[in-house]
Amino acid sequence: MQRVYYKQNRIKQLRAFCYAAQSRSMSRAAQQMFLSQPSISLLVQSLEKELGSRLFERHGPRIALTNEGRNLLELALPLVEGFESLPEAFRERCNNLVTGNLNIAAGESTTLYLLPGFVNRFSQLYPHIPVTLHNASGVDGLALLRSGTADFAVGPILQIPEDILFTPLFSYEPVLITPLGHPLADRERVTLRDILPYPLIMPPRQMSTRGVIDIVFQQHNLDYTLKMEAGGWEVIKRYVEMGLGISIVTSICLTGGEKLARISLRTYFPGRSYGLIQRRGKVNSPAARKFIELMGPDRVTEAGAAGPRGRAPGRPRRDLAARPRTSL
DNA sequence: CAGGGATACGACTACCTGCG
DNA sequence: CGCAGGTAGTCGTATCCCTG
Repeated sequence: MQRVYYKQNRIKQLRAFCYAAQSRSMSRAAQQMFLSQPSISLLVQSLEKELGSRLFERHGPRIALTNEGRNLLELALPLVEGFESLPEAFRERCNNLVTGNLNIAAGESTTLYLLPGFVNRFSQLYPHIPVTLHNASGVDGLALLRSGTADFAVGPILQIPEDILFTPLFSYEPVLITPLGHPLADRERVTLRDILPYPLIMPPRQMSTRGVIDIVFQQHNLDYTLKMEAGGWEVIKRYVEMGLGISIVTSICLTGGEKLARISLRTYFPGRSYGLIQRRGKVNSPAARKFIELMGPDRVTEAGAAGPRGRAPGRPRRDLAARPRTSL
């Protein structure tokens, strides 16, 4: 008769299952749990046997979650993460102290313009907690989130996958920037046609912002003059300040210290929402919860149960949109 | 053929039970 | 109560087997 393994060791079964599901490999799950591959295989099999469901489809060396497996992962992941963060949560409750470390995934503009104030405040409040900013946006940022390397991500998001929760926090508007004294500098409003006589300094073509600008001009059957391409908002602002051209940027990069005139182009270009990007159902570490609290005091709830929006002081405008907007 | 999951089997350990 | 033997659970190694 076949032996029944791992009786009454549900959390171990679930850890093995979650690690295997996340890494799509029993061997890697074994490394994470400091066990051998057969042990993980047996743990998963015992779980399948007890639940009476196949959790993985096995194709030789490849494993993939079944529908039942995906359902179980949604249920099990918060339990496993909650179990693993128990010591930190316990210390926090006993001593009212936040411990651990904080990993945030964010793109360059978010790291440069949006996060510094929050990171500074966090470091003052919790100087003993090391903060790591992972320079990763888009799919790279999501990968860090899914692997658990990042506690959460901050930034805009183009399409929101099913397993991801996006909470918009700040919105930024498209802005025309010109050197001081430029013929357009004193205008309250400008049309796309007004821009045409002046050459533009633009981000490279692969940047999403550039794509949007090109599309909008095309939609109006207009052709702008390209003066130069430059990577990075700081570089573009510098060259506009020098009088080499004008540019269209997202207001996130304007800190107020620039010697530039700025005119809103909201009429023509979409705004951009920056917000909190979390994995659905993830239990945040105490440190992550505290940072999210700083970004929006009413957002301390776990992913999947975000509360109502508030308004915070400071330069970035709180996003007033009720629904997550797919930004461009 | 290589990589990786599945299986067989044995070692180790904890716990239970019976006996002195 | 303490010890010895039995039993069950866990995990490792070796090896098989399947798929790309």
